[in-house]
Amino acid sequence: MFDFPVFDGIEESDVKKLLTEFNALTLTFRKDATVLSNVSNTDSFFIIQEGKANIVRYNFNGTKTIMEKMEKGDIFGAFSGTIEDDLYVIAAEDSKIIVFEYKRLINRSGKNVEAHNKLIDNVLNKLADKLSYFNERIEILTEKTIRDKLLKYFGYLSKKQITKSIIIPFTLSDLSDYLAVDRSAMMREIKNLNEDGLIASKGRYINLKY
Amino acid sequence: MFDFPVFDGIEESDVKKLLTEFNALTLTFRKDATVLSNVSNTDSFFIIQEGKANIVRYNFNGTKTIMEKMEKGDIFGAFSGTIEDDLYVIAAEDSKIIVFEYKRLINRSGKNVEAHNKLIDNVLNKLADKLSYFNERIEILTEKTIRDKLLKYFGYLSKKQITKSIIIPFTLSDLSDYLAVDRSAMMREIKNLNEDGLIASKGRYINLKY
DNA sequence: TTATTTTTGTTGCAAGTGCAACATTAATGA
DNA sequence: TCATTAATGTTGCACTTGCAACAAAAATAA
Repeated sequence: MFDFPVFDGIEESDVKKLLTEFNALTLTFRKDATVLSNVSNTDSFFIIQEGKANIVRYNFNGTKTIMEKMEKGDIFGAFSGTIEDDLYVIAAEDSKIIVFEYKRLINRSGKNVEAHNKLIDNVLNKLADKLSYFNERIEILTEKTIRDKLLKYFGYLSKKQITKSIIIPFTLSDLSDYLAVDRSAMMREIKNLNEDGLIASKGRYINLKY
Repeated sequence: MFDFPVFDGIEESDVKKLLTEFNALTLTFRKDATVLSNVSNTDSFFIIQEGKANIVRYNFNGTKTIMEKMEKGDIFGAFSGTIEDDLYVIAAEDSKIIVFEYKRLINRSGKNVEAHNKLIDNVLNKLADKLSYFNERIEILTEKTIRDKLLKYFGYLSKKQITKSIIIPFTLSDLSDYLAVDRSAMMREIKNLNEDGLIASKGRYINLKY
């Protein structure tokens, strides 16, 4: 029911007590529905319980840009330091979202102290996790050539999967988006890496030879 | 004395009470001294009171990479979600750094409740701010051409400075680092933008013509 | 199973970029 | 003030990359 990071280490019964104390609501949204129409103006705190949602910007010419993809367990809302006034949150699929006043999270009552403390701890960790994920992506995007981007990405993956036989966790097409390079140019570079003996790969299965 | 974001909105006397309650220490470090030798293992919370510090990685070949630059008011420590075991914090100049147990921040006692609440709020905001800064940088780095990176960056700057006559807040050389492109190629592109009438610039002073 | 869609793989070519090397201007320190 | 260093500006050239267009293989749906 509540098995996601912000509630880690809190008994389900305590989660329920907390949410009751916070006057939390669980709202359901259909795909493409607007969850929040001005991110910088809200005084609420949101947790995605089920489904997915995107933070999007509507550009002056009507096109929309996905600023951030969020999924089950992700949080957003009043704490977000953005000044930008044109950010929306849109459900990317049918979703259930928990909402309560941000103040309730911050201003602690005398009840459920332990659980409340743990929740704050988890929220901080959640943000820090995302920060380190972003940091890693920046490290990769900062590499100048496609080859170097690939190698740095493979390096991180290898560290996480604790093996030199890594499996790319999404399609090669998505990988080219992640690295922000042309897919065909990336494929060409993967071929080069194979020919140069730095890797031995077949599709998304890659053996690091260094 | 304590005029930085994490203490915003908290009376100086209350800040002092809090820090006393937390058994906080103020440590001084000389330039290049090691502040923290295993970021993922600490149980402390750090606030830079004066000076600057970098999070660095020592690569297998002995070279070091600056992962993140931090300055007065920035925070780091136990909440950082990184699993990486080779990250150090090094003082980039002579610095004073406030340290206390992370648990003290999370587990609230009955004292100084108001101030403590506000501190947590500020820490959340601080992390969210950084998140939005990182997000913006990723947005820029994701653009394919130098021209598009420049235009996106100029766009953000224009929004922040609320004018089309923007001033780049660091050297053009640093800008090329920030955009992760070759400096001379960037200069060439700036010239092209001028010739195409999209901007009118002289050094770091830029007028947006769109 | 067969049909359809998605993903992977490949190539030529034009355009964009990094690199190296140097000239000019601005900023800094003695 | 002059000397020195840092920052800005410029160019040719080789290499890398994006783009377009297509083929083959794999995954998914009917």
